[in-house]
Amino acid sequence: MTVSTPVSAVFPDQAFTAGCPTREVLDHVMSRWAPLVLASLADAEPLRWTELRRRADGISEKMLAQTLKRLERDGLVRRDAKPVVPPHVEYSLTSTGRELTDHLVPLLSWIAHNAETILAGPPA
Amino acid sequence: MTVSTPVSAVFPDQAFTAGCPTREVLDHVMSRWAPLVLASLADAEPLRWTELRRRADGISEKMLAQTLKRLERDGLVRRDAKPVVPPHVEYSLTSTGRELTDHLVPLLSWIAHNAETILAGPPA
DNA sequence: CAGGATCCAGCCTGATACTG
DNA sequence: CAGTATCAGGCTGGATCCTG
Repeated sequence: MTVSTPVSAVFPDQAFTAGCPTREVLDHVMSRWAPLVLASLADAEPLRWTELRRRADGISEKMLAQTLKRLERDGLVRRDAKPVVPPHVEYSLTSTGRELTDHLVPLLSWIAHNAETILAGPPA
Repeated sequence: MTVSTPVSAVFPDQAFTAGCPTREVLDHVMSRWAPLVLASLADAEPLRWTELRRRADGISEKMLAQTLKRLERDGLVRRDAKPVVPPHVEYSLTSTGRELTDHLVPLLSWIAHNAETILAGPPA
C-alpha cells in the first residue's frame, strides 16, 4: 500500500484510499446484492423476508441474511420483528437509507435502460 | 431460478431478473473496482495506467487490467495507445461512460460525506 | 416464516517473473 | 511504460440441510 492521491478532488481528502471508512461503505453498498435489496425497499416498503427473496432474484438465503444484517448495522435498513407465531418481520429503509436510494435508484434506472446498448459493445 | 417480480416497477419489465442483460451490466458497473476507475476518469480524463493504479488505491495489476478491459468491451471506456517508445496509453470515458458517471459520481460523493455516520451504525 | 450452520467451488489478491 | 503469465492462498458467495 502506498500513499496515494484520492480518487477524486471533488471528494473529501483521504476519501476512497485503501482501508478507509469511505471504502468500507462503498464495498457494502456496491456489493453484489445490496443495490438490489435497497432498490427493492425503495420501491415497496416495507418488505418481508420472502418478498425480498423474490425481488432480489437469484439471491441465496445466506446472502440475503448477510446483506440485510450489514445494511442494518450500517443504519440504512430497519428491521421490525413482531412477536407473533408464525414470525412476522418487516424490513424498511431508514431516513439515511432513503437518502442513499435517492442516488442509487436513478443509477439503476439508467443501467436498466442502457443495458442492451452497453452489452452490444463499443460503436465500432 | 423462479419467475419473479422485477426489482422495481419503475424499471422496464424483466429488469434485474437473474441472468438478464441488466444484471450483467449491474455486476460490471458495481464490481469492486469499476466504480473507482470510472470515478477517477470522471475526475481527470484522460489517465494513464500508472496514474489509474495510484488513484484506485490498492488495486492489483491483474484487477486493473480486467476492469479496464471489461469497461472497454462495454463501450464505457476508450483506450488510446500512441505508437511511441516508451509506450504511452491513455484511458478516457466514452459518451456513454460519461452518462454513467453523471449518475455514479453523486452517489460516491454522498457515500464519502456520510461514511463516518454510516459506520457509526443505527441511531440507537 | 425467518433464519442458522455447514461444506465446497470459484474468484480475488499478492508476489514474482517476463515482454514489447 | 504498460502490460501478460503463473501460482498459492484466503475469502466470498452458493447450495443444501436444519431449527425456533
